Amino acid sequence: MNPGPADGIGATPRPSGRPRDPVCEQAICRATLDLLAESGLAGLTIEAVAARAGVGKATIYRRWSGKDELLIDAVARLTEPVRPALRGNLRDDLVVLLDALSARSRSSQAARILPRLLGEGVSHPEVLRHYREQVIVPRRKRIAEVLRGGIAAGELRADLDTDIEFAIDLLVGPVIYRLLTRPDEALPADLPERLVDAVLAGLRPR
Amino acid sequence: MNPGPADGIGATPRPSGRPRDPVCEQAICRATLDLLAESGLAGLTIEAVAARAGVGKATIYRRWSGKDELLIDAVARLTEPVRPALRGNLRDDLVVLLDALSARSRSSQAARILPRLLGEGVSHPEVLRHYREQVIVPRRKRIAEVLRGGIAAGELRADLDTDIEFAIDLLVGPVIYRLLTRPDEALPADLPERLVDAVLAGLRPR
DNA sequence: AGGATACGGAACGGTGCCGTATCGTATTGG
DNA sequence: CCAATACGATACGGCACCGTTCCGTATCCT
Repeated sequence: MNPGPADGIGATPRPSGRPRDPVCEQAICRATLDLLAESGLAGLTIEAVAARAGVGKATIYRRWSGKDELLIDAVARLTEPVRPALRGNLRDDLVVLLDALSARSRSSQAARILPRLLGEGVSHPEVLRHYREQVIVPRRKRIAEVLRGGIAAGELRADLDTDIEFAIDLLVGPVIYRLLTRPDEALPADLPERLVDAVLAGLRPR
Repeated sequence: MNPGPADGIGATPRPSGRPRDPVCEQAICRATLDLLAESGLAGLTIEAVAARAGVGKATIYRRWSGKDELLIDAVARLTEPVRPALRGNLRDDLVVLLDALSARSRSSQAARILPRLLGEGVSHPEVLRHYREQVIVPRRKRIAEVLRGGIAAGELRADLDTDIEFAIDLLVGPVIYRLLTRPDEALPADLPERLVDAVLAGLRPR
């Protein structure tokens, strides 16, 4: 921006020489996440990443200082692409959001990465933190909006407002928990629906 | 073989030589779980296990063929020691069981091992399977009993009987999910209580 | 054209762990 | 006492990955 003289104060003065290829970053991060999903941190070696990305190791070390930084950065680039359309109805909106969650979790990549990151979260909190900020929190925000709408409309208990996070855990927790502890069993297609209905109405007889 | 007269058919005939020290197995498995909790699978090396257990590597290889077998066996020896006393009341019993769950999860060892195993479950399902059978399933069985009691007493919807597992996920899921995704935040002491009440009564206004 | 930097690829020494073998010692049964 | 096996300790060759450095080539700016 401002290539001519009188360059701006903080403007980076474009170093001479061949510029870095942005395609590389992308290929490296993609390879990192692929390997993480496939074989976990054990299979996540710089050499494997370089090979899968079709890149020399030097190209990686030119950008990141080591495996940890690379992983954190790759995870940080995960973002939430799909924003399912809502219908304005509390119950149906929650079903839509939880449906999106289970659909995403059915995709092998996301389903495999989450458990790895949680496992790693014990000893490398930063990695989990970035994933939480980039992926988890945005999802939860949408659920929070729907829930607050429900409270405003009188469809939900008013005191829920005090702890929306708790209510979100109530909805999301069972899906993720099941996914993590019984990864071989497929999620039933009607799980979100039954979950939302159960949480809204409670388990006691009417 | 067959030292005494009229020896039993399948009786193992006590091999000659110095017998294996059962204390070793115990020390090795304990060291394995400790290391798994502390530094994950990355820190779980045979040499580290041997060092921590105060044992030669040969003593490990004499019993297990490698890291995978050792890990599976160590996890299989995890059992559920505490069985909290119930009070015969549906709501209170559920609170007691979920309280025990969160208390256990507060202990650093259990809290650290679970995420590691879930992460490993993606590529090594056997490890997770043994943990599930030894630790998770027994816990869930107790919850199932309480829930079935509630159904019989008419305190819970009768159609819940079709899918008790679903109801258990509803209760356990939020605790574990929160524990895994926000390991730095301590679990509120009243979480089990609020959780049980919310799940029983539902989120809608009365 | 020429300088500077990035690129893929290959090689390097260093390190940590593997699984095995071999010590000297200890503990069992015969 | 002797044979057999387990024990802790140590040493070994082999391998995979680390992080760095060097190629020859490609791509930018002046």
